[in-house]
Amino acid sequence: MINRELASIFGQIADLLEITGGDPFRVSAYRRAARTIEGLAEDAADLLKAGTLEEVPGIGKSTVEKIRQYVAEGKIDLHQELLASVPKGLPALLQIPGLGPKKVQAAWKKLNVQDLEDLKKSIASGQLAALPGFGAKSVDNIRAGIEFLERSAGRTPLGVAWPVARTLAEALKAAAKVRRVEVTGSLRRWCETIGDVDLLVAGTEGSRIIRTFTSLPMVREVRAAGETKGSVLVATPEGTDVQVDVRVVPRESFGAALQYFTGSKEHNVRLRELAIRKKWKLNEYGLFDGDKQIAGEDEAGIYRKLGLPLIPPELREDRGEIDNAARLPKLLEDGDIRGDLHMHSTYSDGRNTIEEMAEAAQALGYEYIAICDHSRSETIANGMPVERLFRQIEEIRRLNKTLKGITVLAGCECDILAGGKLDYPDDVLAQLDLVIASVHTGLGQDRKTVTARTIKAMQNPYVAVIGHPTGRLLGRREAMDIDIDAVIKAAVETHTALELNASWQRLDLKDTHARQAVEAGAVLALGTDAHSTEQLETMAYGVRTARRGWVAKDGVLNTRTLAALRKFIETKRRKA
DNA sequence: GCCGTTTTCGGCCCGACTGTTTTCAGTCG
Repeated sequence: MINRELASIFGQIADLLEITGGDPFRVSAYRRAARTIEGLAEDAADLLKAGTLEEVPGIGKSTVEKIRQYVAEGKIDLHQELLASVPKGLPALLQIPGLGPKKVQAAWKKLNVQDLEDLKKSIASGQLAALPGFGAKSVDNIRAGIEFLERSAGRTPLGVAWPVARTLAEALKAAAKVRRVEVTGSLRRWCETIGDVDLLVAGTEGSRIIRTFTSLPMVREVRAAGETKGSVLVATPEGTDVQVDVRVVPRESFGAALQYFTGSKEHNVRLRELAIRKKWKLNEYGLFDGDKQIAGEDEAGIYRKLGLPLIPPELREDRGEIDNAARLPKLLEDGDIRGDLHMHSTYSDGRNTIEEMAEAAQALGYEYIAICDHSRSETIANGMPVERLFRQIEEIRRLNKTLKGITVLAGCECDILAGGKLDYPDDVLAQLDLVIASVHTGLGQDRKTVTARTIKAMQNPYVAVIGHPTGRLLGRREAMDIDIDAVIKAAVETHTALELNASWQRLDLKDTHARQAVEAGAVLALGTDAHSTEQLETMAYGVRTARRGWVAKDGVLNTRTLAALRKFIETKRRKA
């Protein structure tokens, strides 16, 4: 799959063109192409071969030709030329809040700033502030932007941002005495990481509400405070900072603002184009026919007027949700999940006993859970030797006799060893109700090796699920270089489910892979990988990620009854 | 660079805030 490489190149072309003062519309055309390619379910090289690449919206003749060159030569001329004409460290400066292409260009052309170090020096020497268009305050902002970037290391994981957002929304509601505060932005779309937290308040006294917001005790720094808009920094429990933006809008515009600030930007552009075609105007205050507001009090009304059903926030990524609005799947919901298929106990590295996990799961309304502790090679995580595994199986069988209303499945998270061999022999695996096979070591092996290893594990009749298939840790570790197309194909052929690990550090498979898997006919297994009772609640992150992948209830193994789940596992074992 | 109920040229989403400016450019979302 070359999509990720292509997306990165087209994104770089956009940045480089912007710095060199290229046509802004051309810049956004490249940005759109990058995003589109990244979201493609199929390999761009395959579409190219099939001759259908140009049919993809946002991909035109010129982009197709560039992709053709990349496939043939591994490079794109325009990209190479731009790279040669712009200092290497310059594009990264665009990430600094307060610093855009125009200012980067000025610093480069007038002061020969080539990278972050040069930029810092030009700030310290006062040279930057002396440039036309710059001043003491804008340079202060740039300095603060650099510090913010260095402190926050970019984006905030979903699981860190949601608790912060909820706390702030509640605090603001109480302090400002307002009725409605909603979380919007990428957080409402449940993106795996977010750039900032966006809150929306219904009210009329904008400056009072913004003042109240910027004086909340958890606010570390105020970056902007106007009549309707405020922006602050808040410390997260992880020790990073996250930016929180608040907008205040009148009640009659609340739906329009909710729609607008939920985004994504690309989705909104598409909606506005629909509005323009009908000779209307859409903005954060409503949908307007001339001066007359024809929708905007609620979100659904806007979509309805534009001839669309209310598109769930998780789908608003311009990945086909508008063109296919009439045929959207009925997305998976929290309540569809009947059990959690991946959790640990004190038998390996979990904090709670099997019984405690079962009780906590029952309180969440589950009908079954699978205890999947680590296998023997995983010594660092207190992996279980065979004898301990057998003791655990016995305890689970005993426990099931006394538990009412919930069934505990005896499972394990069995390591896939270097050659694709499993960490327990088949006669041991045969004793278990559910086997998840996961790669925990050798994640840096080459593509062919990691792919073959995973596929070999799938061919084992006892392996029902492949755990966290790509091995990524968000913000900390890249995914393995695994051939996901081949893994999905093998999953379908071998009747093996692919995990969607709901832990917010993993979210693996990710949204687009989940979509690709389900469209290919594979089944997903949602599991929290909980190491404590509290972590069982992170299932929501998995469900939302599945929704982002257009996944319906029937694409998920653990929406099925216990009997149907057992049958899925048995079918594969019998085939062998 | 993309696209077409303005259809092969000439548009391309829209508004708030800030700072450096005397009316607006740059940045951001």
